[in-house]
Amino acid sequence: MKYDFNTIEAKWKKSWVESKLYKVSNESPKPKYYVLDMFPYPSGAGLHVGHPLGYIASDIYSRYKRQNGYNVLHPMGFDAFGLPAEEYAIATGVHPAKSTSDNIAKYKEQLANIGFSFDWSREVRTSDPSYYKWTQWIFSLLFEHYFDLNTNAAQPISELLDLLADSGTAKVNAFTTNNKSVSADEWKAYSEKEQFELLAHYRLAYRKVGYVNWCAALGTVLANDQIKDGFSERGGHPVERKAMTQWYLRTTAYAERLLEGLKEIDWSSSLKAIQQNWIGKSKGATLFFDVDGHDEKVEIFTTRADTIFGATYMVLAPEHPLVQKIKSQNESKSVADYLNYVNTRSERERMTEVKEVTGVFTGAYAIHPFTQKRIPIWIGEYVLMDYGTGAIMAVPSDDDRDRAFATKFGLEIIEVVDKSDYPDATAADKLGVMINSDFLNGLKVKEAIEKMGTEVENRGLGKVKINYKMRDAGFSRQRYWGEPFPLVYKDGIPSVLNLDELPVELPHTEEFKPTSDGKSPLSRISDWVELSEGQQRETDTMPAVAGSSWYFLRYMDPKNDMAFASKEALDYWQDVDLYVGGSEHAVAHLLYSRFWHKFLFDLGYLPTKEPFKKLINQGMIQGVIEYLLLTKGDNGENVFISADKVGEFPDREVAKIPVHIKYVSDYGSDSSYLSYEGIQSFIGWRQSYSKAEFVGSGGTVKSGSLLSGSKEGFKMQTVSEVGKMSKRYHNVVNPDDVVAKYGADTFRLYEMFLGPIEQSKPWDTQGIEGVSKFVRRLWSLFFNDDEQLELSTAEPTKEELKILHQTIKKVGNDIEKFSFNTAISSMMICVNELKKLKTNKVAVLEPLLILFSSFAPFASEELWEMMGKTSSIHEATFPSFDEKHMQEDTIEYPICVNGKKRTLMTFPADTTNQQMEDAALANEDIQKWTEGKNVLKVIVVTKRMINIVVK
RNA sequence: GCCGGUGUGGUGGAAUUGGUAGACACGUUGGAUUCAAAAUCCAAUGCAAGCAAUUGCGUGGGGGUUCGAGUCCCCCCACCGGUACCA
Repeated sequence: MKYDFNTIEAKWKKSWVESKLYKVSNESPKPKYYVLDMFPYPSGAGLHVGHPLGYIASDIYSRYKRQNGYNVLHPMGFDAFGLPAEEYAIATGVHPAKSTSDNIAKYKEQLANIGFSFDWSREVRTSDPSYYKWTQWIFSLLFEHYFDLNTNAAQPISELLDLLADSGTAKVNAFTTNNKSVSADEWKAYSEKEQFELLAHYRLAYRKVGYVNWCAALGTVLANDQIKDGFSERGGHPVERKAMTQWYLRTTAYAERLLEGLKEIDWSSSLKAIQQNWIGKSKGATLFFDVDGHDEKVEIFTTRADTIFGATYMVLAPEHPLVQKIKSQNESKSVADYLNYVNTRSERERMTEVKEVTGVFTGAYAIHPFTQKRIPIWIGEYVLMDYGTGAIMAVPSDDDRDRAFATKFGLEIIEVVDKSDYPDATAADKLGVMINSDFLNGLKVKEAIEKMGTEVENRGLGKVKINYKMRDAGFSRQRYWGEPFPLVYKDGIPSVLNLDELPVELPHTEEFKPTSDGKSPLSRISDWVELSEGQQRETDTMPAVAGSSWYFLRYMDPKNDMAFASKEALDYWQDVDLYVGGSEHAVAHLLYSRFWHKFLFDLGYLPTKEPFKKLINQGMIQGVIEYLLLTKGDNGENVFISADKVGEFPDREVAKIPVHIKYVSDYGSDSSYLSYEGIQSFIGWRQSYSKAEFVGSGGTVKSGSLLSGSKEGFKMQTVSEVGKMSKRYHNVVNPDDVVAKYGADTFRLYEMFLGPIEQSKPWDTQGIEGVSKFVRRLWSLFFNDDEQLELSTAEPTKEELKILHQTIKKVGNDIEKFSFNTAISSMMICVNELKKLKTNKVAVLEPLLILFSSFAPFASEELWEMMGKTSSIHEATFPSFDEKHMQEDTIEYPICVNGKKRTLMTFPADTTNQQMEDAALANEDIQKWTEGKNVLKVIVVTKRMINIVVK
């Protein structure tokens, strides 16, 4: 029988659905294993060949784990809220709910074609009210909790209220932005609004005025990672800083635990490094400087308190609240001018013109806490309001930026660290000996930092403090297609709704455009916003990270209406054992998920501290972008030049025009070109070039017809470049097309055979024939020359057992290591070997087929059935290997002289080292090299090699 | 700048963790089969010299450790990713 993948795949796709083969139970005596893929955002473009890479890897692993006796949870769902669906709605009028569900249907079909073992009965969609009910509920919990530093965990706000009523802030030890102390009496005397405002400094979900990245074109606030070089990642629109009242999550409260947790999880070092950098922990001190003639103090943060004797001036961030209070009359105008200037500068300008120093003197002076000298207070753009305290002591001698600033404005520089022993050291190296520094003189920098820390605390000038770069996560978006907030306002004070009032459903509307005043489209639906008794709803929605921060928990118990997941389900599945996804989520998604997880852990809902035990970043499959080269003729007309002919037009300016890859012959190879027919398709696609001239090799085409040469010989060479696979470059390869041509099994094997899973690589189909050949060769082992199934029940030979057991061992080990390309190569070796031996024995082919089944679920299932099996191969047990079959009778040794291989000798496996040494020395080929020299040493490494050292 | 990673034939990539560099596959060349093609099968294929046996060179570059280095150490280069007036 011929290998007819179309029929086989259609048959089993249907059969597996009917038999519910991949349905997973929460009750099983087997050990659990949870394999998770990062769920996709269902975009209109559908899947391209890059998406399934990680899914195939995790699917192979899931199947392998099942065959090894685990109860494997391997679910899939959709991250269905987000900007693109809304942008699409604005452009076309198609409601996001519709386009999203259409896209999901398309994705599911594409995924089914590839033969994944997802349990679709557990599918989740973040835009589904039964799902976001719980997203809203978790948000309400965040609102109702604060971070207690005594327990180092989240605690209910009610406990904080008790403390405040009992003794004010005195006994509160919380992670907070509140820095004023309040007595119990004061607290009780507070109005409702005042109380609310104080509590906002404690809550894990709170509202504050913050500087946000406002994108006017998109009409929404963007997170830092949605911005590239000052422009929005989507659409490339300008982004500016704007003060807005927004919801925030107090992720900074968990900074230390997020950092600590990294130690116990198995993630790549680069991913951990990215998160570490993002959290950005640094140890230093906060210090107070009195302002001369004012009742104010300036608080600064520094990691180099040791250099304080070199502090010759101070700098405040332009937004710093003290600026208005301390500026002198004389400088009032120049300060105002400077602040105006700063406000007009966009985020982008601030980023690109980093090297330019700007600033202005406030006219005020601070008192140096050690020398009591008066030092000037300046304002400078280079000091950021939201890092540290928004103010610095400037030490021009040991900080490059301070030095540049001091030089430009002629401020004093005092050297305080003698670095003459370390000429190449930078300030960051913290090397050298203290000078001009009173009681620190003679100390090494690191000692001085320690000493200064204690000194500052003893004198009551400040505190040793840990600081983090990480900021609280902005959690408001002024968009329609997201989760509404589960709260109502009364007199401007929000309160969260109870669980029985959830979900707050997203109301239907056909008006998606953001309003010009920065409010969400929801604000237009007044009968939804305005509630009885003067209450209003929040009209912002949550960002896309909300739904994806906990979806992996919902899969454990997706239909539960009483809880986000039952305690039993959570206790059984615990956490994700293996998470596979792209590194583009290295910060946002993975950090917020860890934050939510830790929070829910604190509340006792979860049994584990970390959500994802092991994580693998699959590489990106890049596309090849094909360009035609365009230049202008003498009269300004369009002339395309074949890439190999560019040399003939040395003086012309050449532009690259991307060509849809479906018109390109030999796509992806160096010799890719457009044929005569390709040109016809191209000008049909790009009408504006229909009159253009195409100077190809073997002929010229103008206005679509041949001027010279022949249709057959005509070639326009294209320029190929590796880049993103994207609609924009017209180079998206749809997996459906590959599956249709080669079958899903070959597609799966090929993506895995391409190279290590973590590596990025351009898509090319050059090697796919080899993999396709492998599948057919394996298939042919089961059939005789007349294409009839013919299997033997004879005992396998020693040789057959050897290759089989070697392969079982290698494939098992490689899957454990996620080295799928080498697992496939060892199966290829096995099939080639068995083909040579003309093996058709059941005892060999049956275990081989099980190895193969994780990679190629369709063909293996079909052959399995043909072998007379009644249950699925995907429920079979992974074979075990026995070393005894793998032992060699004889071993081939390379014989080296001074480390260079000179010959090969074969010895029986039981030959002693001495016997081998003697034989090697007696070998003719070796004697040529040892003749006339002294043999100093002979090294025999059993089963490896023999090295003879001569001189 | 800082942090992380990568660098091996014409190409994708292997290398038991210090022990035969280039497995497996693509491509190329030659051959078989065929009226012919596709498919299939066989052989060769790191580079250089040589008819050949063989010899020399060879894992980004330079140095080192070792009987032996793609693998370990030091210095440098290139590329990719992250991040940045972070005090």
